[in-house]
Formats: sequence, C-alpha cells, structure tokens
Amino acid sequence: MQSNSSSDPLHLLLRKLQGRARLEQEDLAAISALPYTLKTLEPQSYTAREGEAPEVCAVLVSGFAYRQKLAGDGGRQIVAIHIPGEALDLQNLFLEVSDHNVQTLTRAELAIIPRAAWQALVRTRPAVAHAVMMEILAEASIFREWVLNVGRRDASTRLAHLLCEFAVRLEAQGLANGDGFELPMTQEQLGDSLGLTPVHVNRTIKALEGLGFVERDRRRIRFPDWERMRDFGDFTQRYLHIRAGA
Amino acid sequence: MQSNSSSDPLHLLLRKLQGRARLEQEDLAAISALPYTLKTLEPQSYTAREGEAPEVCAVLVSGFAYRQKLAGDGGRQIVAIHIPGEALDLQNLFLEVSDHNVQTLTRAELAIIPRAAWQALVRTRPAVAHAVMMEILAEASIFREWVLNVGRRDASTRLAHLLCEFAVRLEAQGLANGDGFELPMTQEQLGDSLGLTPVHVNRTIKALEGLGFVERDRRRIRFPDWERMRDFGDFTQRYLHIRAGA
DNA sequence: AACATCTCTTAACCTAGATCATTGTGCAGC
DNA sequence: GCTGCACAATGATCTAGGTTAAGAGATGTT
Repeated sequence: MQSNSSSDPLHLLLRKLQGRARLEQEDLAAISALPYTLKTLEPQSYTAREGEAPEVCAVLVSGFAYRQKLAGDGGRQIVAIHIPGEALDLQNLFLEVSDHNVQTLTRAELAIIPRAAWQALVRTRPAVAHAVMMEILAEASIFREWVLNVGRRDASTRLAHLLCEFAVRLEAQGLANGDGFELPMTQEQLGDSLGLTPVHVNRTIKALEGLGFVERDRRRIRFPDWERMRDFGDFTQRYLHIRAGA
Repeated sequence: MQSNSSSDPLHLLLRKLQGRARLEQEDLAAISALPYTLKTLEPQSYTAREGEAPEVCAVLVSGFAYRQKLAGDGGRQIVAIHIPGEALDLQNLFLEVSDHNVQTLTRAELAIIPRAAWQALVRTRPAVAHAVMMEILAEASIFREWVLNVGRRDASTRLAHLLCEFAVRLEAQGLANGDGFELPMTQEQLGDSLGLTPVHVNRTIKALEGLGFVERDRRRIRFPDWERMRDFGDFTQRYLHIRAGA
C-alpha cells in the first residue's frame, strides 16, 4: 500500500515500535499497511478534546504536539509532549471519553488512522500488540517522572530535566544529531509543562545559561557538557525505557 | 481452584476488572483460576524496587500500597496510591526494569501471581486483555491528573482533590459507605503525594476543617457536604474512567 | 516602511509554602 | 502506670517563585 522507505510517513512509527518489541517482517508490513490519510494542521489545533469520544487515532508524522489539562481556576498543565513518530491517541484507543486535550505545538502533519484498523491490527498481530502495550507503559512511566519533576524538584533542576528528556527522546528517534536541537515551545508553554510562570521560566533558563549548562540561539538549545547537564537536571533515562539496542 | 465467593482473595480484582470490560463467565473463571500464593506484609515493605527486574505480579487483597520515586536531593514523591483489588504490577507486567518503587502503606495481604500466568491469561482471553488494558490506561489517566494537581493547584485545593479521589475510588470498590473513610496515610506521606511539607499539610488540613469541608477523627475523614467539597477540590471523576454501571 | 502582534526580558514587590524549632498526644511495650 | 516513640500541632522566620507592569526584539501583514 505505502512504501517502506524513509519517506514513508509511518517510517518513524515503525522505528519507534521496533524499539519496543521484536517485530517480524509480517508485523512491520502490517503496520505499514495501516490505512491512513495525511492531514496538515496549524499550530494549536486540537486533535482531541476532554469530554469527547475519540474517533480517530493519529500518528505524528512531522511537527510536535502536546497533551494538556485545565484546572478549574483556568490554570493549564501540559502533561506530555510528543515528537514525530509517536501515536497521539494510544491513550484513547480503548477509553471511551477523553480525559484531556491534545493540541499541535507547531504546524504538524498527522497520519489519521481509523481506530478500527488499529484495533484489528493489535488483535491479529500479538507482537504489535506487545509493542503498543510497551509504548503505553513507557508513556505512563514518563507521566510518573513528571509528577516527581513537578512535585519535588526546584525550578532550575526541573527545567534542566525537561530539556534533557526532550533531547534524549529526539535523539532516540534520530531527530537530533547530538549538537543541539530546536525547542518547539514558547516560554509560556514551558511554564505550563513545569508548573511555573513564564516569567520564572525566563529567569531560570537564563540562570542555566549563566551557569554554562545551556547555550541558546533563539529557540535552539545546546548543552556544552552533556554529563554536567544531566547531573544538574537529576536526569537518568531509565524511565524512558529506551532499549539499549534501539 | 479457588471459590468465587466474596471471601475469595481475588474477589475485589474481579470486581475491578468487571468494571473495565464486559467479561464472560469463562473470563471470570479464568481470572479466578489464576494461581497465587497469599502473603502478608508489614507496613513499608517493598514489593518492587527501581532498577530491579519485576519478578512477580501482585494483587492487593487487603491493605494499602503506594508507588514512589526519589529525587536526587533525597526528596520523595508518591506517584500513586493503591487500594484493595488493584494489581500492583500491571505497569511492570511487560517492562523489563522497574522505574519506581512500590511499598505497602499499611499491613497488607498480597496475592502473588506469577508473571507468566498473567501473560498467558491475557494472551488467551481477549476480553481479559481488554480489561487489563483499560485498567492500565485508567491508571495512566490518574498520573496525568496528578501532574495537573501538583503542577497547578494550590495546597488546599490539591489536598481536597486527593481526598476526593481517594473517597471516590474507595466507594467504587465498595470499600466505603458514603459516611467517611479511614485515610491510611501519615501527614508526611500526604505531603509526599502532594509535593508539600508535612507541616504545610497539617496547616492545610486544619484549614479544610475550619472551612467545614472536612471532619476528622484521628485518621477518619468525613465530608459534611460532598458537593461543596468536590467543587472546592476542583474534582471531577471523569479521569478515573469509572463506568457508570460499575 | 509602518504597524500589529507575539515573545522575550527585566525590575520591583509580594505571598504561599518551606524551614526550623518546640510542644503536645496517642499508643505499644515493659 | 511509666517510658519511648512516632505522629500531630503550632509558632517564628525565611525564600523560591508568583504577580504586575513595562519595555525590547522578532516576525509577519498591509
């Protein structure tokens, strides 16, 4: 149906799931054969809304997205950030009503896959089901780390940790070359991810710069010394459950 | 193998999974037939440790437990609290290395079930697999809400929210009668769940009392007016994904 | 080129919650 | 009926981060 080359929109999804479980040729072919329609969305477009029944299951082909919940007083908390190759609605694949909102962070291309196709796939290919399960569990692990990050780390450690996580995930997906990356978020969005005000995010990121942990050019981020940065950010990648081989 | 009466240690697990998916007689029988050994643990016993490979999958028969992660500076964050009938290691059923610690909160009885038995069960009974998947996704949803709670709500709302969640979950499991419940945590543990100091938990809970949202007797908690409490705590139970019928 | 709109930056000030220290209280063990 | 100990309660003080406000760059638009 679609080619399996790296220009295949589902290429990054394949890569990601291969990192989660050993998949046979047939498994890979079955994933590649998922029917989809490509769609380009502007920044801040919603792909799922709290309270609504999720209808589709989208995979992020390019661009970035995030999950978000609102508090009663209007406060917004970003609970996850997604990079290309990640499925945006595994959480919603089985649940009947969405408990949070999903929005694009940048302009983004989505491969829209019918829920039924996903469900049939995991029913017929146990190895794919296993990989999907692993992916869901790894996401849950990231949520736990975020609870810790927001609950128990001070602002600068917290921000450093987030930057480390983002860098490592990008690199695991082959989207960063080790020499910095583009951070696709405003300082306000960073604040909403960290439980901080945009003002304090600004102060904090400048402090990280001042200490030499981070170099910035516009939204491009570089870590002059990864080891020091990682230690400062209290970051260990175990919770990402990225397989050594991947 | 074991009886299916309410004295069956797995009774509450059955109840929980039935709330997650429609299960046939055979499914229920297969769950009841899971081989297990009962074990009683003292408070603060570990059932899983970060960095170790989870070997068993335990179900909480009686008593309470929690999941916990440590920050580099020694800070502890409780990321989940478990009540009887909940499986403690679904998160670890497939992942190879645990990313957090699981400890009993009170003296607790566990049904220790071999991982292999669980895995065989979900492989052979799709409806059970579905229920387990729902349970995992519902837990992930609770993690997201906790990120919001810790990141964006002030101390009193945050504590009120936690108390509401606990009350609703107990009631859904048939463990509270609507007239209060025993909170099995010290104020220090509450603080570790909320990202607060024990001192401030004390002040905050007294404030909730003063405002008439909460009545306390030792560790017993009662809400004189549930609707007001719920509103004050910015609590909506959607994220718990408890089925209306259950 | 001028304008509008987002972001980012910075400064002054304030408050929620942390920290530190002490006292009170229930309960288990002897 | 003491003694010890974990937990709870409070007061005094401090600080990380919030709030408010105002300018400075960017970037895009007509």
